[in-house]
Amino acid sequence: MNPKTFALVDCNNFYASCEKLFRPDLSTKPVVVLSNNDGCVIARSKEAKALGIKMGVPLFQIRDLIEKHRIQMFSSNYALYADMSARVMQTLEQMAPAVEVYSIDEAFLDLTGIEASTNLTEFGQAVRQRIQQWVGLTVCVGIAPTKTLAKLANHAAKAWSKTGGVLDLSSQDRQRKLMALLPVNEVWGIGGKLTKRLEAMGIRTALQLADAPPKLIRQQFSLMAERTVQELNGESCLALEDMPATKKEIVSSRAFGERVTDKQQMLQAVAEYVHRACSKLRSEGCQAKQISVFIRTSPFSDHTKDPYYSNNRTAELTYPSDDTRDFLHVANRLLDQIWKDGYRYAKAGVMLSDFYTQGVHQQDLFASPDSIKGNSALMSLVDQINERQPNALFFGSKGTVQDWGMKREQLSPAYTTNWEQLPHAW
DNA sequence: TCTGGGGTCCTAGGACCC
DNA sequence: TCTGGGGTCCTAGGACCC
Repeated sequence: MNPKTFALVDCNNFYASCEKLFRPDLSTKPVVVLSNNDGCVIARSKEAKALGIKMGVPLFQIRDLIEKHRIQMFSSNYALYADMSARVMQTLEQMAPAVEVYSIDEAFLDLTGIEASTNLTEFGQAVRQRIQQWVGLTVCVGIAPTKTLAKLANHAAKAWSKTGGVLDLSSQDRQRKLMALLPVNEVWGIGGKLTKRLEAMGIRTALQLADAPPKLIRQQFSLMAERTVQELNGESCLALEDMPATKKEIVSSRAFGERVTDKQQMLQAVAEYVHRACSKLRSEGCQAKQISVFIRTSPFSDHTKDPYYSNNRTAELTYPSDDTRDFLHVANRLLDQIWKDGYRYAKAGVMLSDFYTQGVHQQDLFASPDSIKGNSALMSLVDQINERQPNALFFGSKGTVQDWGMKREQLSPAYTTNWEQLPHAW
């Protein structure tokens, strides 16, 4: 097979950098971004990392550190991050023949063939400079013959500043030198559980994993683990996926700002999640046939005082739909089935699945005309209005006073997308 | 007191069929 | 007494990702 060339471009400290971009006064200060509900840390600036703040740590555990070092906190502001992400991706699309947007802050590029006419490191530097100049964010670039190695190269480009933020890992010699230095859990696809089991077999570094027999890894672990070994050896198993995959499920869920003990409030919350999930469904141009609802108390509290309960239930519609009202009705019934009085609920959510492309589903002979044409005109009007002014229109069941809603006490203004913070704009 | 949200893929095991 | 074997589909759960 012909050798491939991939690059992984990843923004440095993405959420924290987005916040800093609009607060030049904080450019050298420690900044953290908090999860929904201001619950835990999900992004840290370089300075915050240096202070020892770990990814995912609950906010209440680091209050002292925050105070002592005057760390600036922000509630997560996804409208801002999504907008900045789109600017980065647009820039990449102008520079590379094929781009796979892998997550909000990283993308794979297929650079196969360009090395004939272009120095790969220089290309990486050009990407870095242009994004810095056009968007104001710093990225690192890792280049290698497989996606898994490109991930490792990117990791190294971030970790070692002498790389200048770009590492070309085309040569096998350099691949092996780097892998010898990296613990196996740094490898893409090797998480906590696998790391433990690999270590028990004496495999501690990425290089030791690369040198393990693929068949043994397949037999002891899984197909995915075997592919990882092959990718570490320069054999490309994972292709660039430049067409966005069609979703297979849509989840809407939130931890509550305050515990919910009242069924009426829970009904409102679930209605809100149904509403959000169905909006997403329509924006994907899909219909769904299955819905499930889940509720749970906190898994972290002392269960002798605050007993644990978690449950979920799934139901199927007769026909696929994208109409919020169809799902609301079923969701209420599902909640009835799993609700138990006397618990302090911490979180709930809704999942839609079993998707059909609009118009493709085979209707049965006895379907009423109503169920076929649905009420798409009404639903798309609701979406259009809500796009201009979020939450302008909603269904009565979700209530108007939301005690359970999110805490977002440190929210930054919507610098680039002004709707949410301008209540009278519309 | 206080611990995110949204996804994907793989696998084992059961149901079902011939 | 002794109760097949293999294929497919579906689902729940595990593991991983950012």
